[in-house]
Amino acid sequence: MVRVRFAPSPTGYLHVGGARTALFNWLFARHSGGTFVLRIEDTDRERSTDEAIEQIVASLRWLGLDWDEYYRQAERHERHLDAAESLLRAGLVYEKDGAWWFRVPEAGDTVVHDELVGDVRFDNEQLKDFVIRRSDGTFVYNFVVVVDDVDMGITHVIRGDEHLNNTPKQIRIYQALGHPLPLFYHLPMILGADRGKLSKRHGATSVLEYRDRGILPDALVNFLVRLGWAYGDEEVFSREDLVRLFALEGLNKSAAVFEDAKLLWLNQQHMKRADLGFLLDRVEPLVLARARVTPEMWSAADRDRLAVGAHLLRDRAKTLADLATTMEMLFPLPVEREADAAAAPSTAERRTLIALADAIEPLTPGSPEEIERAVRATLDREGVTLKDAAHSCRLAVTGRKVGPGLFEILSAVGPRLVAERLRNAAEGNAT
RNA sequence: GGUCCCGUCGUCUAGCGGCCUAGGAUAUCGGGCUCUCAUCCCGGGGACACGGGUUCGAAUCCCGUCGGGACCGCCA
Repeated sequence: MVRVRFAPSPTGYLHVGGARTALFNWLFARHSGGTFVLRIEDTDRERSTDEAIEQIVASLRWLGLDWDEYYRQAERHERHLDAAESLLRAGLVYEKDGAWWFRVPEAGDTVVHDELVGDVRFDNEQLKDFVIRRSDGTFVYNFVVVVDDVDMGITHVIRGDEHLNNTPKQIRIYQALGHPLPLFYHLPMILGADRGKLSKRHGATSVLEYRDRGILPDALVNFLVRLGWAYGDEEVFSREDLVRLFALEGLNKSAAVFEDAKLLWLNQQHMKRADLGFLLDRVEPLVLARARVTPEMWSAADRDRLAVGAHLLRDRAKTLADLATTMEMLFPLPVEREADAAAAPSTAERRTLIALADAIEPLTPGSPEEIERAVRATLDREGVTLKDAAHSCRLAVTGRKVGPGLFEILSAVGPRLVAERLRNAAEGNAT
């Protein structure tokens, strides 16, 4: 039975590196029908905060990584003490300066059998004796991590490779506790664009920042899993695909650079595939956050019309934030023209806009075909080609120089609002 | 400094001794479609860090060099 864990220390927000570690553990557990444990490593009272725990939990929830068991290490002090005392009684631990020290034999070496990087040999002289219990009575990481992994029956330890050098120490503790070793997998790091440690100056590192930028959780998951894992030539994976296909054997052992470009592309792919209702629910808070569309306006809008609009607009959006911005054109708000859009329409253009407004206003909503017929007939009558009229018409109705097909977007905005905006543009009004 | 890990197009990767004049994706450039942009389709340029071995044959195995990173705490 597979039992794995993600064990963050609550000293800050969940960054994308930690998220990927959590993801690999979760995928492996779900793929194999095993158990995924979330264990908060809050033994460092000085630096651990409840706020950080809340952030980590919120991040994992948003990513859709659900856990089967939850522990807080600080609550397991009695158990840690029991284990330490048993080692003390056995003479494997001694006390010095108020701290408890774990004895490591000076001769020989300790080999870490890592499933990813292979056998790594450490000379015991490098290990030396180390503290497992501080003089203030609290326990240190290298000790509690083993006690907890043993107690929780962890079968596969999948973690960042910054822990590889700690592993021989932990192996000595497993042995002292008389417990067989789990399988170890030390994952390579995620790097910034300069191949240095990923940090703030490389851009967003917090999972929640990606949520706020309008990235879909499935897209971030897809992106993170591809940093170190591949399945042939496939690039776009749904969550279900990943659970079905994921295998630890496919994991890479070299570090990967985190680059936004492909994440954005993947996000677009996931947005294109998303259910429209799901997409609307996700984009709603971002639209409302912009504070132009009010909650009343959102709920008053016809949901089918919004869905059609979102469908048209999403092909041009890399993120939900992009989509939220352009979706404002579907609401009864003043049209906001792009900064570099053309100046006021010419006299001939005004004439055409008015004619189009007259033709479109009485139409029934929801029929792009009907609008197309009306627009084409009007333009024929005015002696204007579609090519010439489309730009000023689109600009008048959407405020943008580019966008979805003219008839589709006119239909999605709706005849009455279209007519109003065409007339406003013809009159040179701001609204 | 010591110990350890890693090294294929700018980036993510496929490759696990012959299928590789190295494949895919992204980014970039060019073309097509079109009312615009995007999507989409077609095409271009772009990599096995370097040097030695082993082998009939190496991106793949071994050694060295160089480069990058991690850890060396009574932090996790």
